[in-house]
Amino acid sequence: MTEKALQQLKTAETEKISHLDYFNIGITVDCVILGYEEKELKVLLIKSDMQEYSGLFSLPGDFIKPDEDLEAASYRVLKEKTGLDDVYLEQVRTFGNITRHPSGRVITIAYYSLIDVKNHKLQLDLNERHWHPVNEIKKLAFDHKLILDTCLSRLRQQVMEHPVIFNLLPEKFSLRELQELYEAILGVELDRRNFRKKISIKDWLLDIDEMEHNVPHRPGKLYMLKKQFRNKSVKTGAGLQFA
Amino acid sequence: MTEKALQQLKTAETEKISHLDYFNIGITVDCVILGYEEKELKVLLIKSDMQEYSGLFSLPGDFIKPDEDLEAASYRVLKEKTGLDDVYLEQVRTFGNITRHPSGRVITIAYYSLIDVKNHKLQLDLNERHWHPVNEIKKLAFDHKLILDTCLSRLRQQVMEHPVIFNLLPEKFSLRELQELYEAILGVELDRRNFRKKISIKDWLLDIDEMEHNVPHRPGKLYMLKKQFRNKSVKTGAGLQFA
DNA sequence: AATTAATGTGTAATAAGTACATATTTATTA
DNA sequence: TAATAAATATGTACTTATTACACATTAATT
Repeated sequence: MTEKALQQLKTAETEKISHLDYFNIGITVDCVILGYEEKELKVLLIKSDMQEYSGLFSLPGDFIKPDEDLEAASYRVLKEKTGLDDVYLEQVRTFGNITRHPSGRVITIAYYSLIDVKNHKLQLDLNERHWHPVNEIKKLAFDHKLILDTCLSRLRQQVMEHPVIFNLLPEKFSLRELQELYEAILGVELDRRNFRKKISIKDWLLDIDEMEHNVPHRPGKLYMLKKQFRNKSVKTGAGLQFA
Repeated sequence: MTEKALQQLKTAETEKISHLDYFNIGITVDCVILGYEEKELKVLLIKSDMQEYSGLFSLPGDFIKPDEDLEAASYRVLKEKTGLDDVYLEQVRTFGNITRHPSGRVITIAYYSLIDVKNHKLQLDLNERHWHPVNEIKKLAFDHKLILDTCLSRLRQQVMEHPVIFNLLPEKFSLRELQELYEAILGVELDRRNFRKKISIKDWLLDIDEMEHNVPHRPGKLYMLKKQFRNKSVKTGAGLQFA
């Protein structure tokens, strides 16, 4: 019962101990910021400066402010780390094991976002933050490896049903680029002809009658995602068939 | 950066104001406890005793204790409300809009669980808690209608790919009962022959060579879920096909 | 001008999904 | 006891989706 506890809380405002009982929990957001570069899916990591995890990398995150919505906190972290704000962002899961943070009880809400690396060259001047290929990551600070894996698993699900993958690509792209991105995310090789058939059935793409430039081979046609599919989040799940 | 804020926190242990800045957020779990009865999906609700929501029902929930895991808090609420502990339980989403709770900032982690109503007659002696058909629920206290809808949407997704639905049924059940349950959850009518074909392909069921009793018509065969599919949660999503 | 490396497209075979009808079994009723 | 009612149990043709697989075309490079 939320109400009962809140009553206790109100009387506890002055009683310090009881107040701390209920509120001695930190709550943060952690951001899995994903980009696509050189045919690899990459995640933005920062060096952990905690003694317990010296030398390890961790996901960017921060405490949520008492007057700040969850998404707002994620966007703030994202803005600080990348300078971007108009990006795909989605909540994945909340992690809160009592032992997950060495300094005390901290519950974290994990978000993942997809950004177009080429279109937004972020300043990586400080060697504080770097892109890391997700396939090469073996260990992270805290439970961040688990968080990363959970996000990747969610991404793989989303990618099959929703047009979210396009947030990782430039506005205009070739079918080859799109297929390579699917392959990078799903970790499988796809047949070019079947892939194109499946994509064309979904009717997501607009043929803009332009060609690739500066490729060392025959240029492919360029496409854009149709406007009605440009989403910055997927809240509700689409239904599957069971008739 | 989690670390920076934690440093601030440590020095803030004595400085009351700064401490409250970071920790003046309540964190709860809310439980969407679902059961199946009389061909309807039902949810366990309690009367809200907050003035702001007098007359409305709300989901059972409680504050998380500083030394308590998230799932443990959910199981505690579940145990209090139903007496059950060995049930299917899964995290769905965290809700934290700053205006969602009239008494202050409260972030809640929503879980849903599936229980077999017939096998576990809970004491509904107090008229504090009751089963409500989910289709008849128009309005709930707080943002609990949104939480309920989000859980139902997640349930509909899970049901298509994972054998979770069996947590709502007795150990032994007929194919008709199973089909009616799918129909109740998905809100559609299914063709009996196609349904049976699809279920048999999944190879989830064990024919136990027993028949229904006390039905006013020809009794059907009874089945059980095979042991290897009896799960109390689904953490990782299964991959779909895109070859 | 020849070569290379990619783009672009089609078809046959298999698997899955959908629509639909009849015989069988048990409980109930006359 | 026989007839009736209401459900179980099962199969087949049709459509759609998935998979496996090959050849002609185009532009850049040599």
